[in-house]
Amino acid sequence: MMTEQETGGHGRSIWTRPERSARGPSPEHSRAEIASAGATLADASGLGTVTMRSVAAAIGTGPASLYRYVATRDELVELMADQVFGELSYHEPGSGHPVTDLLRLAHQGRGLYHRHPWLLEVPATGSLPGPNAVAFVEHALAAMTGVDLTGPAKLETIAIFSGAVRLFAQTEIDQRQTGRDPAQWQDSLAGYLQQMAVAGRHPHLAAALAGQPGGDPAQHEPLFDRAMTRILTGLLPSVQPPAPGGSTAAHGGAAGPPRA
Amino acid sequence: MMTEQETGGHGRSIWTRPERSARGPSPEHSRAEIASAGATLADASGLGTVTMRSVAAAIGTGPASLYRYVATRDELVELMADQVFGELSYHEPGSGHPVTDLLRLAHQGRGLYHRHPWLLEVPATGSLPGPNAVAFVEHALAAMTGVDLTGPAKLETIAIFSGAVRLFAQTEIDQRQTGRDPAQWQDSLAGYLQQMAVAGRHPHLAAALAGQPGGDPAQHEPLFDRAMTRILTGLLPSVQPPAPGGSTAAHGGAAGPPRA
DNA sequence: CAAAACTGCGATCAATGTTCGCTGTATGGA
DNA sequence: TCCATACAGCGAACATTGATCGCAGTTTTG
Repeated sequence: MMTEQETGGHGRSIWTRPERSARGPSPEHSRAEIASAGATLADASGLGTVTMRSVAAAIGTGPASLYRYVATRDELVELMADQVFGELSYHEPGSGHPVTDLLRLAHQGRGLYHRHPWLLEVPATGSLPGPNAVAFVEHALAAMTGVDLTGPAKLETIAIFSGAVRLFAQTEIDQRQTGRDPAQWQDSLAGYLQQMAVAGRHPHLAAALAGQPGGDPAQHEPLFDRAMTRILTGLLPSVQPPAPGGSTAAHGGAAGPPRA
Repeated sequence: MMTEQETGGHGRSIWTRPERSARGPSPEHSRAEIASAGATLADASGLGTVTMRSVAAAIGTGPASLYRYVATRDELVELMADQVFGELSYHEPGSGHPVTDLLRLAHQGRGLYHRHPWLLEVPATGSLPGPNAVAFVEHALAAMTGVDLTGPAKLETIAIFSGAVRLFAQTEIDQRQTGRDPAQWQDSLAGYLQQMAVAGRHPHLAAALAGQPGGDPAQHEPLFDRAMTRILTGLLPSVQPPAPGGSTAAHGGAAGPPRA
């Protein structure tokens, strides 16, 4: 007979399956250890190098042994993702203004993506969220206290909000990390677009590329704050934008006034 | 000696490499044929079933032959993606209002994702955009005529706009297509969250789940329009939201006023 | 007409996710 | 106490996949 780990109805996800049962010898490793090993590998050389063999080697065992802790490689990646979600901290007080507090959460998430770019390769949905992802949702809901939305509507808003954070992070990271040489990639793309503009009858593209060249480096901080605030203000009904400067103090960003 | 296909400086991307050279026999297939075969396979049974072998078999040849048209599997996927981007049509006149016209583009993109869900698995960035993707950018720029942004700022806005479209599509598709049984997945997730809420001290989550149950089916149309309009209005400086109803007429969405 | 450059492709390689089956070990019930 | 049960560790192996090599046939160039 097959093992009876589906007690209760569904043991599909790793989050609904017990880490170990009472019987048998105590395991020499743990989900957390495996997740850490995988995350370390991914931080160092990308998600592509996180194979069953490499992770197994990192904890000093063989590939087959990993399947005592994880049903599939995708589950391993789920573990890794939720593990780094645990780096998020919610210790700051909370201003009471939804946009301000959600923007603070957005900065937390953005930092996470910058620290672990491989997170962008992990599908954000399609499986159950892990404990730390749920904790993030909980704090986002806390920030939305008093907002005039139903429960499900709030959850939907959080999904869009999280996606927007991910989206901005992706834009930033792709812009400065794809390929290898930052400037070279930028130039390569610009040259290619220029060529497409003239060869393909794209007047608006040509015009857009004719203006002053690319963006200033590391000028993302104000852009992120401004766009995110606008999106949040648009997403939440009947809230006014907060007084500027209140939420960017934590990371020393000098948010000057936008130039013309 | 190696082949000299890097004439000019860079032949990295498939979009900067000629499809074929003058010498040699004329190929029996083409990039377009391969892309079509791959897209058909992906539409039918997912991107995962698009392997070199399956695509090769679909056009009646062996795996090795594909490498005469494509340098790597990723390039094949790039070809597929840009091919379906060609389904976008820009024949409608254009109202002159940026938000209205961009919302129309958003609907086009949304339809594309719904028709080809595997597009969500294709990385949106990291390589050069294909001709049809560039055409989309061109039309988005056309819609932004008169908006007070620099060229690069417009391009950045389009990146965020496109990401938002993708994000909404992903949210919708994940909600109704993951696993297999729609209601079962919804219930599974709800039950899991409920359990997490009580077990993990998550009062706000519990409260959010205590309200009226999930969303109405296919009620996404107004939500998409509303949220997208808000985001666009937030992203574009100094533009007023358009008169409602102007852009949703094409697909019969009855955009009623938001309820309490 | 010969050299060059290309196409088609069978055979094959290396890497990877995953499974099998065996041995050893701890637990629960009789 | 004792044994059936269920689990842990893991070497060996399998199936699939992306990609390469080298050869034979074909077309263009000079």
